[in-house]
Amino acid sequence: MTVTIREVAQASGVHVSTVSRTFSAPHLVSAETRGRVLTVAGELGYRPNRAASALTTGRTHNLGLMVSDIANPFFPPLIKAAQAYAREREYHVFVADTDEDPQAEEELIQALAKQVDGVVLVAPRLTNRAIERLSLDLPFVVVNRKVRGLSTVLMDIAQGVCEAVAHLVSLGHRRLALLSGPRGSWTSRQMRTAAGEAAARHGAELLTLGPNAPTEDGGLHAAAAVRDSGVTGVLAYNDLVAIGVIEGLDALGAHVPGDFSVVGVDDTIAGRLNRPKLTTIVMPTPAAGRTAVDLLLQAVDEGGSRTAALATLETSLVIRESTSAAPA
Amino acid sequence: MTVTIREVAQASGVHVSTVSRTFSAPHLVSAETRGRVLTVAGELGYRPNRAASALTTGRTHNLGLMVSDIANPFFPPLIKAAQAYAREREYHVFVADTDEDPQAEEELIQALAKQVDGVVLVAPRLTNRAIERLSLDLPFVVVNRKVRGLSTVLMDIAQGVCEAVAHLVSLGHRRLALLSGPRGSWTSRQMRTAAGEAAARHGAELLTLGPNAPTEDGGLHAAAAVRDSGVTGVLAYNDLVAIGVIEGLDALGAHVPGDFSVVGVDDTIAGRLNRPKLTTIVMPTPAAGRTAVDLLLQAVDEGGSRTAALATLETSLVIRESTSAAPA
DNA sequence: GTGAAAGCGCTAACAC
DNA sequence: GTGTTAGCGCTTTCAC
Repeated sequence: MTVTIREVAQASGVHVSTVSRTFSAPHLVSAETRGRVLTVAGELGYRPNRAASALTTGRTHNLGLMVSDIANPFFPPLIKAAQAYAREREYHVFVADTDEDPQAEEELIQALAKQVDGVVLVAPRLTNRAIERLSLDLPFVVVNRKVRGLSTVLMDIAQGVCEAVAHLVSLGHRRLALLSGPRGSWTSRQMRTAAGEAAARHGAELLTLGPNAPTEDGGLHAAAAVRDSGVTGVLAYNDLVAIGVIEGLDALGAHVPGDFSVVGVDDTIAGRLNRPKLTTIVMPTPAAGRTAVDLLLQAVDEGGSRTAALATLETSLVIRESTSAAPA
Repeated sequence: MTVTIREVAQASGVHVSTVSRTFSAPHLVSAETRGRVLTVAGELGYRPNRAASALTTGRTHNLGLMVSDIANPFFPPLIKAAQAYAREREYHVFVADTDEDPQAEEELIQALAKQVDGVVLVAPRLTNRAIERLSLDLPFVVVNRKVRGLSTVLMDIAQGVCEAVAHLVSLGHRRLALLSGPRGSWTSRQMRTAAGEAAARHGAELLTLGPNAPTEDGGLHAAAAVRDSGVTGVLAYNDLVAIGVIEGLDALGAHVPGDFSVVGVDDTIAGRLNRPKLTTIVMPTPAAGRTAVDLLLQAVDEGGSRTAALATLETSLVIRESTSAAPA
């Protein structure tokens, strides 16, 4: 039922290897034969079996993409862009959801290893040690985390955080709170450092409240602490936390942006659709997806010669409705 | 560098076929040998190569999942559930984003065909003809659309639509608008039929406005038409359209739920986080993802004996803040 | 219960 | 430019 190279060979009166070449190295075949083989293949509906050729070439033309939670609106634009870009380069992608579980992450990588030429790890939860060990067998590109020896795509949150702090200070906010992310989050640490420096530079006071779950609930739970802390400006770990804290504040009778100004991070669809529309730090997720695939394919083509590249993507603040002048 | 069955065989002093059996048919191997092979395999870090075994068994242990737009918040919960469920059954999933393009859809199916044991088509844009033709080569399960001869998972939108209409009527709305979806959308047709019947039953008037793009913009653009139509209750094609129309109405100086009541569909994260929180029809997307994988795996196991199953999942209305009593 | 051998669909030297 | 041959990692008869 499935058409193989052999039947195409027979039907077009050439040897299998010639058919193979017409597809994998067309320039080695005379224009005439190539034409004939191609038409016959077309008529028969022949499609090369990538898995079979992977067996000999070692190239599967597949990529893996590991994310911690597909349902988190941060990821879909990244996945979509990575996938579309991979397809342009004739690659397909396995998407795996690790559910924030390091062990699941490792298992999935192991399971996928033989079926992909490389994998993109987005904000992995695995230890550096584990990643380095696994990377002996398989090219990795890491997004939003730094692992020695591996190609990396970083969204430079520091940039956006500086703008956010400057923005809040310019609106008259002198006491700020940072709602940090989950313990162990690389991005959260980056934010904290950047926010600390920026606050110092602007002579503002910075309080860190957390850790918080990276969800609406996380923000909801932090609302009381924010209200009681004496700050007027808030920088949340991400849009979801921002939305949650706004809602929580609201339930406590405090309003955004009237009483508190809140800045999110990610520029997710949820933040754009929220009321008030979120002032937020834009993460260039589609670009990150494309860049990651690009670097990965480079690493795949180079084979072992491992030049770890580093791509840094700019982030920036977009001002919408959740920030305004500090209350008198 | 990569450990094969052969090295395990050598190291444990048995033939390759015995090693093969220990993994694929353990009961055919004596407990003793099995134990030895297993430990040796463990020490060597051997992992079976699925792609290679697929060549002989015809089972790849991979599934395809085609969606029209990963970035649409309707899909991620479905993808997540499908993926998690597949993994429990030792399957991995290729996620493909067709970008609403029937041709891309067909190409992706063709390209994936050899690498998967079957594919889940969520709300495909392909013609029935094309799907039927493709299904000759590969098991399909279709979600939210009916294709003759194929296993199907339907979310019974009619149920939810009835509740929505009843809810609006009970609030005093007598003139309702249905904001339809894209031309050719199966779900949109279902909604229209169900809404028509429900409206008739309740003696309400129903207007259909559309087609609309299934996005916030789609809703935004429909706002003026809604305002001018004389209706007070609106049932939108999905949450995004609902959010868009609310925003558009707001820009025109009309408020929700004060002047208009709006009901969405899907119960996406965007709707839950929106202000006002959306009254919406809950689509059981995680269940749909699991069920689809379940039916697909059944079809795969049965081989050709194609018993097209039909799973119908209930939908229901969840009442939140975007609906209230009709204006006097 | 285990070994021998053929073959899945394809590619890659190597001849000619 | 094309055919021959061997083999990728694994499974599966068929013997023994």
